[in-house]
Amino acid sequence: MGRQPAFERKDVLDKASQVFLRNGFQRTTIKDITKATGLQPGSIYSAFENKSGLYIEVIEHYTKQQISVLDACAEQNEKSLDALKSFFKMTGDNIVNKTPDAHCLLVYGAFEIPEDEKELRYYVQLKLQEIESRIYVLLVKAQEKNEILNTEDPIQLARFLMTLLFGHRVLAQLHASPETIDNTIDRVFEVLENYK
Amino acid sequence: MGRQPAFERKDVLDKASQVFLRNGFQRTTIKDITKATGLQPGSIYSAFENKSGLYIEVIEHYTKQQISVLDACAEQNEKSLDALKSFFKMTGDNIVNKTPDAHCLLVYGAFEIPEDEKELRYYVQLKLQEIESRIYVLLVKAQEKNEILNTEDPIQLARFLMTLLFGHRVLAQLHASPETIDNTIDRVFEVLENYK
DNA sequence: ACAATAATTGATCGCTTGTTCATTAATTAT
DNA sequence: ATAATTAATGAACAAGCGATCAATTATTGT
Repeated sequence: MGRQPAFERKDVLDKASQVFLRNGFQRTTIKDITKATGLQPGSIYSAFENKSGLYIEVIEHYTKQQISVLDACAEQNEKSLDALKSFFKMTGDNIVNKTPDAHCLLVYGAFEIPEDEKELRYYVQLKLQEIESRIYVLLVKAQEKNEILNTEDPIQLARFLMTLLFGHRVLAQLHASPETIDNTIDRVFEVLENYK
Repeated sequence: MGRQPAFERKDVLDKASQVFLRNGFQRTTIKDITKATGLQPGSIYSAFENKSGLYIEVIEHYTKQQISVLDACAEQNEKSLDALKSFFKMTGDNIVNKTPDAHCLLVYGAFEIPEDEKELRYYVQLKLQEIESRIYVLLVKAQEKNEILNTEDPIQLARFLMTLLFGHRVLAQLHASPETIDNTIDRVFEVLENYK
């Protein structure tokens, strides 16, 4: 009973995500969200409680998308190692071509979110761990299929790959040259090949 | 002629640096600087023009310190490769022990500084390049002394090491576990050893 | 048709921010 | 001593922020 919402929740999350991705959490104002979504402040607050609440949902939405990209890589590649490579290659291309996906909402958030926003910080860490665990699974599979040495601890290897991803996100923020990005991505592959 | 300043400029930069390092550029208010330095708003503005002007000088001050750390590593180690290793080890220890130096003002700035603050963004990139060029010099020396293969392009190698450093700064923001930091630092060394 | 319920509106609020500036204090030259 | 010059003070300002809420509009059940 009662009036029906005039917006698709996912639509709002998509548009808000783009704004947060470009300007980060702090510098994004409710007015920005208002412009991007067409919603009025009151609607936003009744639907998401407050700015932090909206951000948390955006993060969940964003992470689902990122993980679906990783899953797609896993499906399209016979070898798990190739799946990982193609994922890294894709993020590299995004950075080189300066698409919106050159930046990562979660890494951005790690720097930006105020220390006292405990819940937000927790969510950012949680979602990064979800991505890391997918990478971990692929590494374990790669070991099972003898694509890489099983003398390496896949947990630590996954964290190392995440660290490299983090570094690339910083390069994206610095508008590093395409050559730098390409070369650095290639070296990640070298690292992976090194464990063959 | 006229009244003399009641503060040491370097003193102010030191204290402001600590505040910026903890809270970043955006979340640091003039009030914070006021508390940390003991100066009144008017004094700050007459000495540094505005918040951005203060930040630029802080960045220069900070970078000088960081470079002097790198130079110290170069002096204390016979081999250039060992100098690099000890530098990475130091930053790793800072992150593990959560000292103020666990964070990097420049990497922080890369994420935080608004897109329209062109001058600030320029300075951040410039100062990161200064650090990179010091690493480059050490790599060239290492090649001359046959510590590492001279088939590798030292420019690209320096950028790769910077990328790894960037990744570690993100780990610092995420309060990653000591094991993660240690393990990831160790793998950086493995990468370096790999070019022997 | 009417009442009940829920969503939308957008002006408005309280607060914080970076910045200013008239005033006061200290130093130096004559 | 006096005037000239420069630094320090800190209340005050305009602008922008996240958030609110009474009024309005739309939908649904009876």
